[in-house]
Amino acid sequence: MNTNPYDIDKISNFFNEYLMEHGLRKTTERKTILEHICRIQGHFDVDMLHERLENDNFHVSKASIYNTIELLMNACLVVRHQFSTKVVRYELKSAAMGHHHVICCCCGAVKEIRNDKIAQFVKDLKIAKFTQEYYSMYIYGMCSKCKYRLMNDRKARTEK
Amino acid sequence: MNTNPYDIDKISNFFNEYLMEHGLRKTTERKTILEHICRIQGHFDVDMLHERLENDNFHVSKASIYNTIELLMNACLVVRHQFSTKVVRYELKSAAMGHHHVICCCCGAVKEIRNDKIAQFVKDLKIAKFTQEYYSMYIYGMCSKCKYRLMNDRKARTEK
DNA sequence: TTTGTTGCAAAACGTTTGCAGCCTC
DNA sequence: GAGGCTGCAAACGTTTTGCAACAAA
Repeated sequence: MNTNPYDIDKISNFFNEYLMEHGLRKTTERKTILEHICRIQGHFDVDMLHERLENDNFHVSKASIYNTIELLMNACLVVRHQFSTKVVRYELKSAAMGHHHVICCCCGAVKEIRNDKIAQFVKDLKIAKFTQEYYSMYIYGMCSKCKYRLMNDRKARTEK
Repeated sequence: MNTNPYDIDKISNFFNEYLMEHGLRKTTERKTILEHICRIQGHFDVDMLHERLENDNFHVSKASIYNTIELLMNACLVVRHQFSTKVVRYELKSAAMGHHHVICCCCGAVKEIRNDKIAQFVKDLKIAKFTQEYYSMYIYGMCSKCKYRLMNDRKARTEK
């Protein structure tokens, strides 16, 4: 039974409930930002989200986008990935749960892999004094392109 | 057979080899920074490392610390953890391999847990066109303190 | 001697803040 | 109507950069 991780109605309903329960206000900005996030269907960053909203003729300040993303992270609806010093990406939690990230230390390339067995392991973990919501796993190493390039570099240096 | 993850000699030797193989120079700064990292035995950040070096009467600029850390990450000797927007911590890879991180979304508290079963499983994963070096796993959720606090907040609002 | 590395200070960048005005409740 | 939320611009803090001086190979 695979449910759609980008289901706008379901996610919006959850968010509305969260806002109500926490005594926070339901604003047009919050609603619209979340809807756009659902439509992106994948990783996004603040600039990209801002651009899309503007293109859709919806003006919001970046400050509000930052505020809303923070709120969504507290509500465990959005996950933040910091792939390197300068690369930050966000993602809907419901979408993030299905995959792990494989990152090349050399070129920074990121790819996604699925592994349901690990997901199950983690889900079943009992952690003292802690209620888990989700997890992120990042596997670092070297992609075959970089490995090949480095090998050639080394060879060139030795022959010099 | 548990080997010491902070073994200065072993780590320094590996680093020297790495420098040589990549045509980079062995400088006093690089050597000293790595030695201090080994002595810290745990998470560290740039400020903390800089402070320790100064206290030890070894003057290095922060720029050089950043450079060296970047180099050590490329050499897969050091791992970077970004626990939240403003909290960055580094750690020796050899030390990081033994544990996972559990992070409270609410207060940002970080604790470490071990799980050898998951570690072994990930290590044995075969990923196409990729050579894995290490992985990081972050489990997010809510610690019991925050859960309790939120519960009381909610109750207070309802009773108001 | 060559050229990679360092220190310093200035710049860059993403993110946060303060405050007046607006809009939800 | 009260006060939470927004937009704007200025402030912030970490990381990066450019360049002259230095030192490893």
